[in-house]
Amino acid sequence: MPELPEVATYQKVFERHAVGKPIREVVVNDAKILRNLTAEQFVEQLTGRTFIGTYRRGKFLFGELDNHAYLQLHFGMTGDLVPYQDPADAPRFERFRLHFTDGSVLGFDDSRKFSHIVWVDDLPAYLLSRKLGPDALEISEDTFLQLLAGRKGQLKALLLDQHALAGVGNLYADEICFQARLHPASRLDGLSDEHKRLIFQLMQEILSSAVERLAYYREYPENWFWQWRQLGRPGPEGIGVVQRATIAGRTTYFVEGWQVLV
DNA sequence: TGTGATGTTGAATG
DNA sequence: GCATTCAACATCAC
Repeated sequence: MPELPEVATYQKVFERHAVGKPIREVVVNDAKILRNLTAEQFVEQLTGRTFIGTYRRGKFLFGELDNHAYLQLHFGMTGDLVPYQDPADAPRFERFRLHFTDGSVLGFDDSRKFSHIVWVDDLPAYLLSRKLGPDALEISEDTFLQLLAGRKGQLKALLLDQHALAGVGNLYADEICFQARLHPASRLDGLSDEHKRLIFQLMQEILSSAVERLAYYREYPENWFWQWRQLGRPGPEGIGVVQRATIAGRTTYFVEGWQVLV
């Protein structure tokens, strides 16, 4: 689930269900996803503190604490935030949970344990050291064009490269390529300026629409590709059959012919 | 029962 | 340094 629109939605959940509420108790069920602190340290650092805000860059969400340290939440492939009150509603793969003084609970669910929870003392320094690119919804068209200049790799590889551009994942990369009618293996050095501007524009449109709809796929526009994104399906309006290939190291779906290889 | 999965990293190769 | 490929991480769902 968690690409930029999903994480932007988790940010809203976090703002609503965690920010401003003193933490009464912290329970760790599985410390595997805690990257730079032990379960004991995690509990000790958070108990009694209050989150006062959030920051998001790409797929990385940070909760700011009242001592101005940050807690990084990266959701991996299957991470999720689940607010609840009744213990019976705890998510199945809850790795830790925060109890607030008002009695509410926020659980962190993650079946595959690819999430990364990191304690961050100095956020700007941390972001620099991680070499995270600009957020895909914040980047300007000019900066985006500069990013592409001089690059020779594949279009999809760029979209997925979090050091170049933070936020686009496998699903939305395929969506952008489909709507731009460009084959995901197209070479960046073969793209015209018009192509590049089109990619930028579609990226903004797709991501912001998805954010507006809270990453709730069933409310996405009918002509979006995700619902055809399956091997062998007839694409929309008979444009061709959906194919599957490994591109930029990831399973990629596209419609040959409809999406031009540049 | 095997296969694939919305992510990231680090190593190896060219 | 750049581009690319691959394995690893850990587990679930179909």
